[in-house]
Amino acid sequence: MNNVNSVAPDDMPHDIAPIENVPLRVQVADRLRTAILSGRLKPGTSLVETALADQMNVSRAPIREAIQILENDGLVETIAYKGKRVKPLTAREVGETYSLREVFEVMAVRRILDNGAPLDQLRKHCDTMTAAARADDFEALIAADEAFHHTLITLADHDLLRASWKNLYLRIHQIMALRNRDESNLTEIASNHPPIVDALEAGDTERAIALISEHTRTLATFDPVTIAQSL
Amino acid sequence: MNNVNSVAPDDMPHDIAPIENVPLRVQVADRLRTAILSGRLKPGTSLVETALADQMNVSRAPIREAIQILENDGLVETIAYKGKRVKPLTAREVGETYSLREVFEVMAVRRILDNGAPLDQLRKHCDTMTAAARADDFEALIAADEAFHHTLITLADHDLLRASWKNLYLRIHQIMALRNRDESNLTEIASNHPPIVDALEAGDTERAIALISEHTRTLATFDPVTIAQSL
DNA sequence: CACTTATGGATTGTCGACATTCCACAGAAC
DNA sequence: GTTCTGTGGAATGTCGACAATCCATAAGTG
Repeated sequence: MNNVNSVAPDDMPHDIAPIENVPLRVQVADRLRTAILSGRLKPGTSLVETALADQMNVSRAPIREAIQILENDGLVETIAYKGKRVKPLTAREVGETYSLREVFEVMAVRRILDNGAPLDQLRKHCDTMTAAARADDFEALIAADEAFHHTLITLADHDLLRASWKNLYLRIHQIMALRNRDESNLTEIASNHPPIVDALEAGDTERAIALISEHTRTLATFDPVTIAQSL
Repeated sequence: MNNVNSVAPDDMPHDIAPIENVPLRVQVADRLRTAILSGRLKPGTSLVETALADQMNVSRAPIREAIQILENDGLVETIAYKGKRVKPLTAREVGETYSLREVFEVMAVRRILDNGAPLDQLRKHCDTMTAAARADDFEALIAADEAFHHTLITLADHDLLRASWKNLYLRIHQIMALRNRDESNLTEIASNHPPIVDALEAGDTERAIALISEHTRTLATFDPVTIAQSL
């Protein structure tokens, strides 16, 4: 617990709000997940059960189960009898995350074209993004972007795909939180989406796939140094 | 515990062997997983913590954690304050499992063609399958088939893909265990694989993808009634 | 000085007991 | 007969304590 890399009390609120009917493990998991995805808990940070239990005023049992939930999410790893820590992010893993995401979204596009899902929601998210880009509102743009892709996946009407994508997107959240945001060109990101919807509307399979593919790959461009530093 | 659908003592060995250095939760999880994947624990069976703890002579804590591991594997679902049960298998879920697997394997084929991985292991597994088909040895054929696909995924050199595929394959194990095996044509399954390796060797992307795609889809043919009965 | 061997502290692993919640069933009221 | 209410049992949820394990550090030995 004297480790510099251990949980910093200031970054972690000290009490669990008395919400009813929600298991403590879920509340703890949600809080820890938020901390990890926001970048407050950096990769490599060790999660000590007793320390977390003291901080949050709960016993170790819910803490253990919460950490296990995060392990399932792929955000935490356990080393037996040694400790649990926020999973380090390697450049390779970042690349793999985005390439898998690309495959997922291409699959979604294929299915949407097959089952003729309505596209108006996607259009709406495009408009929101454009507006956010014009207002230079990074947070709003990111939110709209996620809404767009979430809708895309949902329209594919494939529960397993959606679950897998959601899990993958957790890591993307984390990566984005650790990235340097200054390099992002808001207008460019926003302008990437409408053509995708256009291609979907036109039923142009090849073009839709090529566009979503390229878009995902563009997002994957990252600064490995940034990631490495976050260890 | 008077439920007809609860854990049957005869199907579940009563004691955990005293293996050293392996956490009880892992041993319990492995045993339960095996039971589920083999079909001994059928979908819908409720998993009562206290009953399992008594049967295996351990406390409830490792049982809870083991069940949570299986939940992460997607084999078990929890209903708060009500119980945990082996996740029911719907026809839709079976279909989704195979369609996602198809996407994974296509991705693997693409990557193998890109990075020029050696194909001799795949050839070897093909030979094993052919031999098994000739000997009418179902178990050996299934094992070789899994080895083939596992190798295919591993050659793609993508950790996240392999992890996702492995998780998905758990469900395929379960499905196969619940299926009626008589309908399978051993020779046909075995003969499907060599052409895939041929296409890979020839560097024919389109043909390789088409073949692996069709192969996966063939495997997806199942009898919904069989699945439904298993509830 | 190099190398092995204890030993103590920190952390996870496991346990049994108690608290909380839900569900099914019985009984009362209409 | 139907509906509401409450009560008991069964299951999960949470807790605090103890056991097992590992690692770092220090003591001992050649």
